[in-house]
Amino acid sequence: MNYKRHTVTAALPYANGPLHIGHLAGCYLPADIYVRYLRLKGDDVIFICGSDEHGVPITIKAKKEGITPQQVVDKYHKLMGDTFSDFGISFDIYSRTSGKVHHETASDFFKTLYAKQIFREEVTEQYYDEKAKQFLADRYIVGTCPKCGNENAYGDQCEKCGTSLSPTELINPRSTLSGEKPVLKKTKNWFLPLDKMQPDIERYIETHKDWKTNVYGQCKSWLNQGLQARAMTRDLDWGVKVPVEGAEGKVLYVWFDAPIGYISATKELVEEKRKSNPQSKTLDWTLYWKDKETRLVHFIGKDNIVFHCIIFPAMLMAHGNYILPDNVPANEFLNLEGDKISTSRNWAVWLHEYLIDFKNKQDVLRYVLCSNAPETKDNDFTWKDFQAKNNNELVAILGNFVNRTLVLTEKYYNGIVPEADTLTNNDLALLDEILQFPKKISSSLDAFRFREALAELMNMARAGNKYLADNEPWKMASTNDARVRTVMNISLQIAANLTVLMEPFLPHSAKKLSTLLNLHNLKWSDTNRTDLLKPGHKLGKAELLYDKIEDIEIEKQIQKLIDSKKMNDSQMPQPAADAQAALQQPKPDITFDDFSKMDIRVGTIVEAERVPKTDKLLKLTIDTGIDRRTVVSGIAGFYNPENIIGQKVSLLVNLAPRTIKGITSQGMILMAENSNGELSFVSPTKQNSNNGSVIK
RNA sequence: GGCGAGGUAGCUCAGAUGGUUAGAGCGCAGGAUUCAUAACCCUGAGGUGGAGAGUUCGACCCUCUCCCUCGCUACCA
Repeated sequence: MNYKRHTVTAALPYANGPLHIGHLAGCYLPADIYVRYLRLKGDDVIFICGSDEHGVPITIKAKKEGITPQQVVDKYHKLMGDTFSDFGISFDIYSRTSGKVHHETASDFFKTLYAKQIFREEVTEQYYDEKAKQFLADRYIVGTCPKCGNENAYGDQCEKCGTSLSPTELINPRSTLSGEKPVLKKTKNWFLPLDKMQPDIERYIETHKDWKTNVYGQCKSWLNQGLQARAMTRDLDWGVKVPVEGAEGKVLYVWFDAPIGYISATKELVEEKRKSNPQSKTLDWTLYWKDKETRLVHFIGKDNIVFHCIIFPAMLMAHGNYILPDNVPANEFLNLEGDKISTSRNWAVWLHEYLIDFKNKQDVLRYVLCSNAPETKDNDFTWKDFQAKNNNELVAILGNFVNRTLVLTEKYYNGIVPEADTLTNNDLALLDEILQFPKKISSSLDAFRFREALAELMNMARAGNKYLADNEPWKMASTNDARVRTVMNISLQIAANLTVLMEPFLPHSAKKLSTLLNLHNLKWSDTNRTDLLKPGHKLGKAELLYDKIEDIEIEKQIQKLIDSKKMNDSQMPQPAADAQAALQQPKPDITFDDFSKMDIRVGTIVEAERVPKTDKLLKLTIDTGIDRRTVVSGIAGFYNPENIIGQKVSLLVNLAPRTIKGITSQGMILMAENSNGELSFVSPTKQNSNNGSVIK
């Protein structure tokens, strides 16, 4: 199908933290490359993004920091917008979901579905905090986990045992807002009946078998499991107000409102264009969302597949008149030095920090992240690889080719493009080869194969290097001017074509190269010729496109990560964590007799192994001084069995035995838990306590 | 446990519908060269294609079993 225009979106980043390399590699960089390529071809394209600013985690962060949700999102909206712009992510608009246009758009969208009676209304009982006068999101309720007895389980999940919970399952629930016991109160919510819509969604997915296997496969997986109706409203005061009667104190579910953010941002963009350009007066946003000749493409990370491939299309179908996503090229995840990127563990390369350490090297990161992008499977980013790709590819191949061409031209012809003499068969063959690259790169980009496209770009620079090496103009400088002029002319034409082809991937470098060549405003279609630089054209002064990165700079980055790791191991309490802990109320008083019923002893771990087919359990053999006994403990997420042999622990020895996974556990190891649910052994600080020593 | 995606050279990864000697870049070894940021260019070594079985004239690609990694989901303290 031939489309007249493209609406390209990049996932709205959630405004509760800064951006890291995973964001860029997974979503924003491929999207930007694709859009720049389309623009160079002269296609009508809009590139949409913005901050996702609603939802419970932002309200929690605000509470922890003692500021308003609006202050949280203002801070990160600014930071993320600046970061994108620094890295040359060329959004036509970077909007935000707390904006007025978005609230109206999302609200209208909901009203339309409501009027069409799409929603299923359900009254359920939810916890309500009478003191704070509001319904409590699952995350705002803590209580005792019915499964493991953890007294600080959240309403949606017990972080200790990992069980998914609903708030009503908690024993002794408490509100984290006031510490009060919440009461159950009836509340009405509106559900999108995905179960009923499943056949339509299936038909839609079936017409897109061309999607990437990871995307299509994930969709099939969801469909096979059967879709469930999802509540599209929440009892919360931060978000888009639900615009129907009887919905006071409710907002739209963040995943309902976020994708609508693409539409609101489009409206804003079109409005801007109309104001600034008289020719755009009649431009209408619906062109980009409701015209069958518009191609809608969503760039996202794999965590968003279900929302963009199933829920959002379902919303659009239910609304009617909208076009549906034609492709959703989701990437997998990027790891960092072999470990998962983690914000809470500070295991990340933060983009705003990168630009401080590697000033003006945004293209280097773009290059490395694209050439190693997680297109088909999770990939690993390492600093050594980053250095190697910079030094051996950008510097040695691309930068070097451009530099030697310019330096030679400067030396022989004072920086003026020489006229080619008779072309040899080899020259013609090379020119033919050069003209193949734009086609190869196009077809790779059309298929969202960005790594392949970038590799071809580098191959073109290689071909240039080889051409120079084969023809050795420096050997004939004084003997065969006609030949030297020809070789230099051809080399310069290659550089000129590179300027265009590299622009989507390396926009900053492309701009610099344009200046060096004194050649501007080229289009993709200009790459079908090899006479872009006319004889007599004056070039700019030769300058290096890229600098080598020394070992010491890389070691500094690696050290930074090692420090993060140390920090995590020592489990420094975070201020925010303390604030959270302070909210937990003390338990009711007990007597000394109650306490003395517990027999807590010092013990030593003498054997440890993982319990098969579980994520969290270790089977431990403990020397208690009295005996040796087996204890099953849920600490595998925090300790490796081989590292804890000989560890002194505190053990509740007279806890009634319990069989877990077929193993009889005799006792319970006491652990200190921080607010992130991370566990640490509690043991005597002096070595003078033998096994069996009583803890009292 | 169920589902999805993967497991290909030392490293990071490509390989349309099954068809002759399985590819690239980096790294490594040798050579050539000096215009260029000791860069470029050439040559070479390196793979029982996770393991095993099956279908086929023929399988990295299809089927089955098992092992490992990642994700979703379930269960578990």
